Amino acid sequence: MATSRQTINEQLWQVVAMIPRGRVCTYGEVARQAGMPGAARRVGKALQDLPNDSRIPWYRVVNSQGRISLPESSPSRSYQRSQLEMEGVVFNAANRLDLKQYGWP
DNA sequence: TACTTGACAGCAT
DNA sequence: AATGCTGCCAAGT
Repeated sequence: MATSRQTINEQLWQVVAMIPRGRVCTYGEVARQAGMPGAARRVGKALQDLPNDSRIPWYRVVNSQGRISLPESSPSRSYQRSQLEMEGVVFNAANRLDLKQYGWP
């Protein structure tokens, strides 16, 4: 039978949980490390499915441009940025962070 | 069932 | 650097 969505989520969450403090990972990279290359969009779904009280550092996941993918209308967007800045991540004037510097691996 | 949307990414222009 | 198009695929309508 096909792998359940719950199992897929848990595999992706496990990868996100390994991102070190002060570092970030792209959606595509999380998918690759979880053994699901090309499943970047599933990572977004998995993070949406996270319970509000989860301890998983979902805010360490950004897109391949080094930008936050949450819509401007989302309150979580500012939370994500402040959490990253709190860990030392610096955003430039274009609201982007340097993946060469903060990317993991 | 058909069509649209989106917390993506890669390539072309 | 910025835009646009394509592949992707689960979820919503």
